[in-house]
Amino acid sequence: MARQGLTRADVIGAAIEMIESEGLHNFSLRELAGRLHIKAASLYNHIRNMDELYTEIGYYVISELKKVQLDAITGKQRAEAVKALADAYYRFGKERPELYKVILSLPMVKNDAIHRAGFDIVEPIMSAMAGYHLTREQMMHLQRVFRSIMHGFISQEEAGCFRQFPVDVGDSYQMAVRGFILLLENSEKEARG
Amino acid sequence: MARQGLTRADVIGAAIEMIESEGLHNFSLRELAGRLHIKAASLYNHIRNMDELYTEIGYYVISELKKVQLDAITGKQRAEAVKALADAYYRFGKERPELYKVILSLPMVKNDAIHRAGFDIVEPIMSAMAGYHLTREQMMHLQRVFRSIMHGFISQEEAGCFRQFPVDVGDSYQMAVRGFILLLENSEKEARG
DNA sequence: CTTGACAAACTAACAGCGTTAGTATATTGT
DNA sequence: ACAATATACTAACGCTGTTAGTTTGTCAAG
Repeated sequence: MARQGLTRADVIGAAIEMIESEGLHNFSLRELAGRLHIKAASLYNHIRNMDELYTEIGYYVISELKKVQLDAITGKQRAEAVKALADAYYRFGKERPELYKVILSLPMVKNDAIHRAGFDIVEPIMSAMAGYHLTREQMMHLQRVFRSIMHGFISQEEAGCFRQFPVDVGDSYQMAVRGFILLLENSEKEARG
Repeated sequence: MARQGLTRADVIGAAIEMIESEGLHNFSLRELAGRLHIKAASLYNHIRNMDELYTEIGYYVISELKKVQLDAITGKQRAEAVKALADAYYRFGKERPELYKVILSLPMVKNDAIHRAGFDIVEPIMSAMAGYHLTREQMMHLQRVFRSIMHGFISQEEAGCFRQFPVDVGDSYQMAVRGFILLLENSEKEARG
């Protein structure tokens, strides 16, 4: 048949669409092929295997996340920048939960390129903290703390782990961000003193 | 055949063992059956299906986690108690990473009992914070923040997301815990004032 | 002590999965 | 126009969880 027009980008795009609509754990190559009106085996003309496809999707997710984060912090400083960064991260996780899950399953792949992509995730965080007077080492640690808070919150809320109490989850989120900003200010004092 | 002696508890125990040694994503009912010297279909005399087995394992993990946490905080107050709690949580996640992963895949099951088990996770955290003068509502929020930090840190470190910089991960962890204690102290001031 | 009932094992099969090998065909470049 | 390439196909393999139907060992009641 060899119908022209079906590109590697089409396959990846359809996979992203399917993951978002059907959920990551309902994703399958056979249904993906069906959506593209080809057989599952034909997918292998465009991708090496499922791992590679996930990796490719991971690139997309990371680049999208970086985009919204950089967009959020431009023109902002210190606490305002950090809050905007966190909000963008949080919104992304809530609006595209299935796609967000792909990120965590990524680094297991021994692809070095994906390692480099990791820096894309870190960069906006470092930029947002730039207004604070911190050592480079402090920033490396704080970047990890920020990601821990954000990822932990998003994934647990998504998994339904926050339904035990009747208090508003949004308020809990605000408190989490406030905690990080307190840590930033405290670290700044330590760096100065 | 009907050889006596193989109980439901044996099946769950062997499953836990297999998950810890082979990894959660390498777990399969057929190999589990092999370890018990029976065929895969025979497992269904002891468990309803895989979901139920996961749920059962989830109970075990949560009870183990609660155990080490309560053990860690007994006789301690305030920051010392919180640090000990976090350390116990962290150690559990690092020492039994595959088992730890089961927790997150749990609440998706609509089992109400698992919801109740969620309180087992919360209880030690509430106890550790008891020394602080906080409102009940503050504690409900702070409990979520604590779990976010801990889970986020553990799962990202485990996934290899913290390899980007050469700074010590243990130091990052210490900073994360310090951040939470700062938030506790700050919340306390707000509650008093 | 035998017999009936129950629990726990078995075999065989199904539908789904990712993946590979080998084959046909439509488009593209010479 | 023809050869080469890219893209599709079919068929199959081994894996997965799961179900149906059957055999068999054990334990309790008559």
